[in-house]
Amino acid sequence: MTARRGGKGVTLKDVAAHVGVNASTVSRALDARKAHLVQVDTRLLVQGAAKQLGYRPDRVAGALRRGATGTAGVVVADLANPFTAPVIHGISQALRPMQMVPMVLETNDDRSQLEASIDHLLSRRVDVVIVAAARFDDRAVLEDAARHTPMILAARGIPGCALPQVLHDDQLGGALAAQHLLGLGHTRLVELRGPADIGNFVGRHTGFQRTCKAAGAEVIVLENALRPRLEDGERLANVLLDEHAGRMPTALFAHNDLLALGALGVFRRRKLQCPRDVSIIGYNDSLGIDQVDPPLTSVVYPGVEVGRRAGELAMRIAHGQRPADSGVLITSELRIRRSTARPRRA
Amino acid sequence: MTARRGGKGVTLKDVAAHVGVNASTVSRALDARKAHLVQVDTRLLVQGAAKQLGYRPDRVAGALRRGATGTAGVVVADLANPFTAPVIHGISQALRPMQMVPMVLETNDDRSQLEASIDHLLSRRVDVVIVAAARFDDRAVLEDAARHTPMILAARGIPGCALPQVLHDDQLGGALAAQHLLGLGHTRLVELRGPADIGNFVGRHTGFQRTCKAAGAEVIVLENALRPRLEDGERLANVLLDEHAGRMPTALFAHNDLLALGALGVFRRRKLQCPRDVSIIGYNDSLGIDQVDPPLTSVVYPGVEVGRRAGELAMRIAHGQRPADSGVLITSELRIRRSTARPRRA
DNA sequence: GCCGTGACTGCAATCGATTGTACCCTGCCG
DNA sequence: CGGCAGGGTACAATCGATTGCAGTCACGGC
Repeated sequence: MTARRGGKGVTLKDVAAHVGVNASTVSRALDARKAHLVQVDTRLLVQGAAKQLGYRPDRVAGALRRGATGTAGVVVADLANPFTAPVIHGISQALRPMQMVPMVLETNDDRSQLEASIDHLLSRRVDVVIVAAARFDDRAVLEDAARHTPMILAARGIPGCALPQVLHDDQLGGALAAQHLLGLGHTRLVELRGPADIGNFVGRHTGFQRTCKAAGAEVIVLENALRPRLEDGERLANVLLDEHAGRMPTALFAHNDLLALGALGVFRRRKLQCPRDVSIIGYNDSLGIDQVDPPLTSVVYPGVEVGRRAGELAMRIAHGQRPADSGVLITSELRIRRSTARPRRA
Repeated sequence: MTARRGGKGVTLKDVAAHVGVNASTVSRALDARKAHLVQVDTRLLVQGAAKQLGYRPDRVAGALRRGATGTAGVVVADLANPFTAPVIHGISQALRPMQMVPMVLETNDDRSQLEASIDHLLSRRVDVVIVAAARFDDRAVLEDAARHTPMILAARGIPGCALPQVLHDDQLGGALAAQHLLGLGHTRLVELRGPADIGNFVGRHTGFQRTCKAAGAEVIVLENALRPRLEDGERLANVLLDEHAGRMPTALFAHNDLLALGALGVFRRRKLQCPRDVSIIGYNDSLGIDQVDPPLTSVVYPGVEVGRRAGELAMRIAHGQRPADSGVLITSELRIRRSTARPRRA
């Protein structure tokens, strides 16, 4: 049956006719902030009729008139990436009490898809946009779009960007990893680095390098141009073993857990034991990462927290406040497990 | 500056005034399906002016007039669950070419949140709703809501429900697990079961039980009332060891990988080796599950595929087709790794 | 030279909710 | 008893795009 165009769709006018008042009265009677303007018994009559007829306000029409849609745009790079879901989850938590709903779009780290996504969102008049897919060279595009609709950056930052940013402190994370390894006595390290145009990886790199430099340790850096996945970890580990065999580092810091897992697998296949021959630290503290062999030491990425804070900031902005509070850095910690140990001979 | 209310917001009328034509002409000139109705040079003029002025159609207004918003509602139980993200990713893939955007809402498996979510979506006049959070007793609510807006079920089914359903064949999955274990020679098995009001778990249970029964094997069933997490696996494994010590099964089938991992950890701590003392099969083939010790045998859950098919069906429905094709079952496979082996003495 | 035809374009209604303003009516004060 | 205050409603405009209908104009055929 599904009477779509058919006849369904109870409007204000229908309710009004049923009670015998004007639509404007119904509108007021059903709006908590205006309900005091209508007589108590009329209000009850209206509310009763509304419920009885199954009236459901059309927020599209409402949005057109008042200018606010009660929706927030959320732009992420890749939903399939386990790192993404917690952020959206956090955002979602922050939106729910405000009765806002998120529109979620993916960019696949592609500029034109980013632009298309933003275009969609602005066309649909979202009240605010949360971008969690920013790359450095997207800055102009984003700042430009922000002239039309309030916009914030989450999870992935752009240094010096004018938009408010809610980020995890990647630099701290990198430093924590370095401190841990240096503290164990490692002096030759390798870093498996993510793309250099994504803030998180740059932060991790900076924090790690700075701390290692300060301690006078030797660091090999292997970089991965694309979003790092398991296979990339494998590839880089093979590169490492093939090209640096003579001076194998005793510890590895990977910019995410997938890289770490990939490397771990290659090491195992090529007869290097972790942590005996090489210590490994990952990043994100992904679900289940404590169940691998050996349980992986990893820097916690507080995705839910990042999302929640970003969502809260977005809500404040959408409701008119423009906080000078133009950025939040969320701290983190290292979860030490069994993949890291002292090097065999200091 | 962010001139929001200020003055920004180029409308059809602005473009029309700039060119010196009527708004309706602009509307037609910019609509590919109507562009032939306007003279070529006017059209070019309009298109030029639109670009120059930075006109962006207001799809809220458009939606009000034509009745279609170009949005799809997506209702999931829990974004933080690693099982969820791939489904949304798949849906998103199907929506993109149709220029539709998803509104994603979470229910936390709570009835009132499900109702609230649907209410939000219908109020915002989504063109179609994809529910991936259905529990058996939500049937009435969902069928009722479907009288207002087309709706389909994805990932989680309800037997006998009138709505189209796009599901993974959980029964097959359960059967595959059973066949594998029986084939290895196991005759005493245990099943760690998920909640009985969620279709997936019922399907897995049915498939597993039926196959085991047919082979005359003995099966202990331990059930978990809530969404199964790691801790539940641990709890159930302890129950198993404490209460069935005399007749320990030699193989375990868990309804998801988290349950399996939890059990695995407990077994290890209590000195049972996998797969020597007990074989373990998980479900979902979660990311990284092949890196644990031992790499876990698991039934693949094709989440992206499920999402994609659901999205495609939803698109067809949103565009007016009402396919008798009232259901899709997506097949799957078992990924055999090293957590399953022959029992020690047959 | 008249009228028909067809190609463009303008007019105005419409989608449904919201809201400023105008209006009515009751009750009270002077 | 006139008038004023103010509570309670109705009216109508508005948000921006879409679209059926009507009107204009040019051209061609008879």
